[in-house]
Amino acid sequence: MTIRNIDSTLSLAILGRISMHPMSGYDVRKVFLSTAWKTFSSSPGAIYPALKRLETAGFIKGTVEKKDTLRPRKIYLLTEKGREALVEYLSRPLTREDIIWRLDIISLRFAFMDKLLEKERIFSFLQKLGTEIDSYLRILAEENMRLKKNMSFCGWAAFQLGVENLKTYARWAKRIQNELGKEEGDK
Amino acid sequence: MTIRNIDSTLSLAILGRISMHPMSGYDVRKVFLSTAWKTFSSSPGAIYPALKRLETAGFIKGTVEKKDTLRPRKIYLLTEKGREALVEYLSRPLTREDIIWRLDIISLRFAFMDKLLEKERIFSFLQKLGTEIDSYLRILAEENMRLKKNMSFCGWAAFQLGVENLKTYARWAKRIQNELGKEEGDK
DNA sequence: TGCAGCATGTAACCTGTTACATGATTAG
DNA sequence: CTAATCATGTAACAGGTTACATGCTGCA
Repeated sequence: MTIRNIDSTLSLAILGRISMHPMSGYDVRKVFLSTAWKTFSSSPGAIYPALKRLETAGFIKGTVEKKDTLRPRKIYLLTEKGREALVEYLSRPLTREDIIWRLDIISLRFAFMDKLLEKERIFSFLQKLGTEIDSYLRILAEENMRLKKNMSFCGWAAFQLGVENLKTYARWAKRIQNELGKEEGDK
Repeated sequence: MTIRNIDSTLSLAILGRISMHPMSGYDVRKVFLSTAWKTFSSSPGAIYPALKRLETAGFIKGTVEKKDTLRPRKIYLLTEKGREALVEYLSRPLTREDIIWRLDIISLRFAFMDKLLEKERIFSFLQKLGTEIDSYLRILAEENMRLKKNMSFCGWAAFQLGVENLKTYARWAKRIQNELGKEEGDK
């Protein structure tokens, strides 16, 4: 059983939003246009083709409202196959490559975990995030020492920003792990 | 006098690296493959076409070493036009859009400012970065209050990460402004 | 009546990914 | 001699951007 892949960050964001609540392409656009999800493209030329691909892959299913009108509103629902694909994607173990090339996707992945992964998995995701960042930071520290003298001030400062950024992610991971632990008592 | 634009993040990174030191396509690849600049694509299918576009635009000029061999080494130099284009690009006033959609480009822009912009401009870039982030953070805080109750735990946490990230940038900007001020005395 | 917002879509173009291709030089 | 590294490139494909296109609905 080969599940075709989620083919882009945008597709992941759309699929995730639909997993939270069924919605139309226009609804997705509104979210990406007017909320903190602004980072994603709200252009119809990106969203409608992405929805079509997700439907072709069998991850979502559109049902038409107002069939009579010329431009009916199509509401998309997550299918079982789509749920499986999302779970599989979110469960993938974090790698150093994720830290280097896809750091921005991490918070996106995390945002959808609530109803799709068990608490244990969410916890270990955060754990792995922390350790991966720490090990990469060690490599960067070595590189920093080697290059320090040849670097220009601005080059050095930009490097520092990258480091601070990673540290912020690591701090966040630890904090959220804590809060997740606390929640245990609530139930 | 219309200067054709730097057409992608990768082109900016390449042009910037060449502005620091003349180099061949292979040299660029090595930097993007093995240093903290790993975030950028080191694939030949991305770099060589980008170099060609930069040369066509007149921003860089390739001179061939070892003409006799079949695969000569081509060293690229920044042209005057290229320097102007870079200066123009780096001088562009930061906007909220830069904060929302191009946050990652900020450190890249900054890394090349040393030899291309006067200290005054570098300083005001950092200043603007701080104020833009602060004003966007206020909007996010409002949104946070409005949505807090309907949000899932993971959704809320992901949102928090975004906020922490922006705060890191703002802190960095203030710190570097300080250090830039201190440097004044050195000269 | 006219304008803003609802709602979906297509087409040209551009950049980056993946995979392939070529051949020289150097170290073991 | 052979493997790794130097060194440059192309071609098919995929996804996003920009701009265009269509027509409905509700409100002032």
